[in-house]
Formats: sequence, C-alpha cells, structure tokens
Amino acid sequence: MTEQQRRPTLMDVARAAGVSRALVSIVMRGAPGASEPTRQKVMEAARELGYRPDSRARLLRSSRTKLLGLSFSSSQPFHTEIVDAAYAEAAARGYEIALSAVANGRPEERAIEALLDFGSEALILISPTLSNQDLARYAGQVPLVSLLRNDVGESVDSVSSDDHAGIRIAVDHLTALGHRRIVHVDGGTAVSADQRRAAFHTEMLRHGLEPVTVPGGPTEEDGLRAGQSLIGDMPSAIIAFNDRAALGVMESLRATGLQVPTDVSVLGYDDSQFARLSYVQLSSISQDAPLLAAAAVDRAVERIETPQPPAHLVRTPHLVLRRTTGHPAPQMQP
Amino acid sequence: MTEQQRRPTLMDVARAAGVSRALVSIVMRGAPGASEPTRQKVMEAARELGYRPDSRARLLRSSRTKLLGLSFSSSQPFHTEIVDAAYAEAAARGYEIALSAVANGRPEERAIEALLDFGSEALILISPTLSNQDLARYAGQVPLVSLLRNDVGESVDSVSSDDHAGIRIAVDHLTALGHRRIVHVDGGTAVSADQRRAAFHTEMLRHGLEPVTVPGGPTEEDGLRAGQSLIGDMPSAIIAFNDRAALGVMESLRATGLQVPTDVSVLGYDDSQFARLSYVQLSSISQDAPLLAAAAVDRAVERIETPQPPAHLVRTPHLVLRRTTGHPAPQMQP
DNA sequence: GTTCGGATCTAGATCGTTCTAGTAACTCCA
DNA sequence: TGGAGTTACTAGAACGATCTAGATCCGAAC
Repeated sequence: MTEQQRRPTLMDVARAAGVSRALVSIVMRGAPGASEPTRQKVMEAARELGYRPDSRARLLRSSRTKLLGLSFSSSQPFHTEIVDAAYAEAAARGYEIALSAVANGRPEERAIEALLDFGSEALILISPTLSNQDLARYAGQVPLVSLLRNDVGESVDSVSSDDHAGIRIAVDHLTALGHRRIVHVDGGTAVSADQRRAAFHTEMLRHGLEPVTVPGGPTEEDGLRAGQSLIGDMPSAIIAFNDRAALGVMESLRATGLQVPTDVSVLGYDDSQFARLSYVQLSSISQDAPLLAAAAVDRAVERIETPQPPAHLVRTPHLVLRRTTGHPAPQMQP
Repeated sequence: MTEQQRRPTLMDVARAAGVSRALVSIVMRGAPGASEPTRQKVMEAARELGYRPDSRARLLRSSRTKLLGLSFSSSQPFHTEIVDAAYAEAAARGYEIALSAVANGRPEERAIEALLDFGSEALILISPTLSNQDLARYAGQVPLVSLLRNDVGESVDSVSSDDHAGIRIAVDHLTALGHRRIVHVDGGTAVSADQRRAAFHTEMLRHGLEPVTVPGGPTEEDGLRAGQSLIGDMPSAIIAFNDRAALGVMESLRATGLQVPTDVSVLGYDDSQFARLSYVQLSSISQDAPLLAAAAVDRAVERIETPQPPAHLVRTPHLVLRRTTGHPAPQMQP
C-alpha cells in the first residue's frame, strides 16, 4: 500500500506487448507507422501496466513540450479569472499550461525561471512588472506574450486592452448622464495606472472639464482611503482604478450616508466577479479578460508554431452598465 | 533579435573551460571533487556562455525533481492565500512547487495528471473532492497530502483543521456573549460543510439550545440568499460557513436595516483577507492557513525523504475577534 | 521470376545530464 | 623504495523517451 513501485517505462510496455520500444513510442504519440491490431495490443498493454509517458525524457529528446508558461499574481483575484480562460483555450489548442505564481517573497523572475525550467515553449505574463530590458532578455529564449500591459518593447508580444479607450468610454458615459464634477481615484503604482491617469486627464479636458485625480491603488483599502479624502468636497461621480478600489470608495460613501448612485455615481474597471455580485451591481469597464486570455494563448501558440515577428494586439474595452451610475442629483448647478 | 539560439550545454562549457563534462557537472551542482582553481575557471566559462542546467535532463538522470505538486481551485480566493504560504515553505526546504488549478471545465483529475507529468515527487491537494478510492490510486504512485480535508482514507496523508473544535469555539463564544438563538448558514455541498453542520448540531445541543441550520454555500450569493430567508424570524447571531458567505449574510442584514453587531452578531470562518478589510472587520474562526500550508509541505517533504506511513495532522483553529460579534440586544428575553 | 514500393516494424544513435568506476599524480610514512 | 591513501580528474554507461535509417514482409507490376 505504502510502497511506491517504479513507474513502468516504454521498455516494460514493449516487453509486455512483445514489440520494440520504438513501436510503442509510435503508438503512444499516435504517429503513423503501426497497424491497427498492434496499436490495439500496445494500448491494451500500456493501460494494463498503468503506463504514463515520462515527460522529462520525452521532452529532452523531442524538444517539443506543448507547454505554455503562465505567470500570475496570487494576490489578484482578477488574475485567476484569466487563468481559467487560459486553461480552456490552451486545452482547445492541444497545449498544457504550467502555472507559476508571483507571491510574497517570490519575485517575477523566480516565477519565470521556474516556468522555463518546466520547459515552457512560450511565456505568458499577466501584467508583468519587469523592465523592458529584462523582458527582452527572456524573449531571446522563448516567445514572450505580455498580457494587460503593452509598453513592453519590440521583441515582446503583447495583448492588451486599450486603457485610453476604456477611460474615454467611462468619461463619455458619465458626462452623457450630466456629470461635470468627476474624480479619478487612480491606481498608484499599479500596472496601467499611469495610462489611465493620463487618459483621464486628456478626456476631461476634451470635455472642457477639470481633471481631478486623487491617489488610490488597486485594493479595497486604497479605495476606502481615497473615498474618505473626498469627504467635504464630494464630486458627483467617481471613476475608480479597478473594481476593488471602487468597492472601497463605495464603502466610504456608505459610511458618510451618501447613496449610490443617487448622490454619487461610481464606476469600476475590470468587470470582475466583485462587480457582478447581486448586492454590488457595479457599473464597470470590462476588458473582457477571458477573450484577452484566449488571444494571448493563441498568440503564443502561433509564435511557437510558425516563426514570425512579435505583434501587439489591442482590444477595445466596453461598458457594462449596472446600478452604480446614474444622473447627478439635481442640485445647485450654475 | 527574434531568433532563438540553442542553449549552451555542459559539453559547451566543458570545451570552453578545457575540462571534461563530468567535472563541469561536479562544479555546477557544488559536489566535492574539484579543486578551487578549476572550480573558478569552470564557473567563469559557464557565466560567460550564459549556461543554465537543463532541468529535464538533470532530473531524468537523477530521478529527483525536488518538485511538489500543488492543486488549488482558481475560484477560491482563500486557496491562493495557501499557495503563497506553500511557496515560501517549499523554497525554505529547497523544493520548487508545480501549480495546477482546478477550474471551470478542468476537473481535479486533469490537474493531478498534469502535476504528475511535471514530475512531482509528492502531491498536495487543497480540499480535494475526489473519492477516497481515486485518492488512494494516486497515493499508490506518489505521497499524497490532503489539505483541509481529513476523511481521506488510510493511504493518504492529511493536514487539516479541527472543524468540530472550530464550531465549538464559535458556539461557545456566542453563548458566552449571551446569545441563545443562533443559526448556522451551512456550506451546502462544499468540502467540510457536513462536518461543520454536524458539529453545530452537537454543540448547540450541548448548550441546551435548538440547532437551527439554513442552507447556504461557499459564496457571497449563497450567504445573501440564506440571510434573506431569515428575514422575519431573525436570530440574534449567525455562524456562517465561511467569510464569503458571512459577507453575503451581512449584506442581507444591511438591506433590511439591521445593524451588525447591535441587532445581529455574525461570525465567519477562514479569517480570509475579506474578514480583515478595515470596513468589514469580521470576527472569524481562523484555520491559520499559512501554518497548515507549511505543515502540508513539511509532511510532503518528509514522506519523500524518509519512507514512512501516512499521518493525519489536525490543528485546532482559533477565534479572531473583530467587530461583528457582540452582546445580543436586550429585548424580551423570557 | 525478379523488381519495386508501400506498410510495418526494429536497431541503435541521440538529447543533456548524473553516476560509477577507474586512472594519474601526489603525499605520507614504514 | 614502495605500497596505501588522498585528491583531481575523465571515460563511458546510464536515465526514458524520440528519431533516423534500415530490415522484413507482401502483393503488384513488368
């Protein structure tokens, strides 16, 4: 019960089936060159022995691993939604995914090295924080796809969402509702925070409005603090860096006795599972993460299978309208 | 820029340094048997060429992979907290972790097979849902540690938290505060739900109180529905299956205009990041997930390094007191 | 009847390591 | 001086698969 017996090898299966190793190899990977009867016989023997090909040996010889390395951040619930979608797409393309988390005390580089050691043929990094130079170094070894970040240099593929367009949609939506005092709770040092901040600036000016930004961050606590800092000088609408920050903002409003969206409209970003909760119903800018993930996987597979230069794919996000945005309260407007 | 050049091998380094492959191997893995001068010379040559050992080949030969397979559910934020802790402990023990997610359309078995293909020397499964028979089958191939579930049969290790003790602590805490009408919002079909429901039954009876359970589940929506079902016949305290369900319950109370903890006390389970949010401050039963994760890794490593029978480690959870539990409202008590 | 060609199968080299066994040189000491 | 013991190094066989090149069989074509 407790003793672990040695894994059966090709040789064992070959002996059991009375054929050569090479033939078993042919059958196992479904290659042409074996008759139907022997194919059956070999399969049967393999099943009998509980044979599983040793991927190390297989990969050592063939240099094909059919493996995509995917790094994500364990502290970002949003990333795990992407992981789900990536698994599905990879499976459909006949690839397996090697996961590696960027966690506390485990920098991105460690995660990447682990993925390379597993034999990944391409890497997909969700919101990588490495410098372009470091990214380029890894891109010299395997095709590299940056997901959700696009300023990654020429040697790296990227699949991202158009942050500027997302913010424009947000600002357009709120101004169309009649809002004029709109504040952006920014993402601090998070990936994409700079782009969204800049886009907010541009878009507000385009509408002839004053672009007011308050420092925030990617978590509920960041949003909460930002919301509290607005008390006493409350705008009529708030665009948060992401959904989690939006939740924090809404909590601060609730504590002040302000109603959403009656008193203040709040708009999130990501359309994450939090936004979809029935009691939250957060209006949000959706990046269509599952679609992006699928695109990243497709891109990685294409780079592997037919040599080609890196490309930069940008998708336009869209507004998911729920219950946290509405017309501003009809109060003393000039 | 785009062309991937061949990785240098031991042979290349050996040629460059003017020594044999074997000697380079000795130097690279820091084994005894090389003089200091040559050691330097070889290291220099390796650095020069940018040599990285090919783990596939290395592991093929040595049959040691120093790899622990860890499966988790991508839809459980709580699991990712465990992943973090496991990474840290594994690194400290000199092991790497291979991650595999159980996701939508990707059953636990697929995740496990992937981990075995990577060459995991042991498996750690977080809240496995497979049958004991299936678990035993895998346990015949590699040491298997079940984390957070302990009814897994004799051939499988388990590291878990004492659910009965956790519920006892919860009930004791609330009764000590003076509550007599306590309801358990259960976990439905989730792992551990049965144990907690049974424990609640026993403990309430022990206190001479009526054990009332309402159907719930592991998510916010489940808690929300359960909370709504209580409207009109509200107890003075609620023990939720986990923190996420507790959040849902609190939301339903809030919608009804009930104050927590003034009108109703709410107690969560897991002490997850949600419980710790400054605006939630949920009192919760902590399973000390990082400690459990570390214990599971330790257990797996021990099983690998010195053959021994499976063991079942049970830790006692503890109460983390925050702001959602208090004395019951002083109303018409008999 | 020989040759050809396709299908089926096999032997042996190979991938990049580690491991075992052994050689060569040098020191130590009776 | 001549083993014994130590240290530094190397040759070649593993590990478990894939791949190349060739062997064998068998029916069809000339």
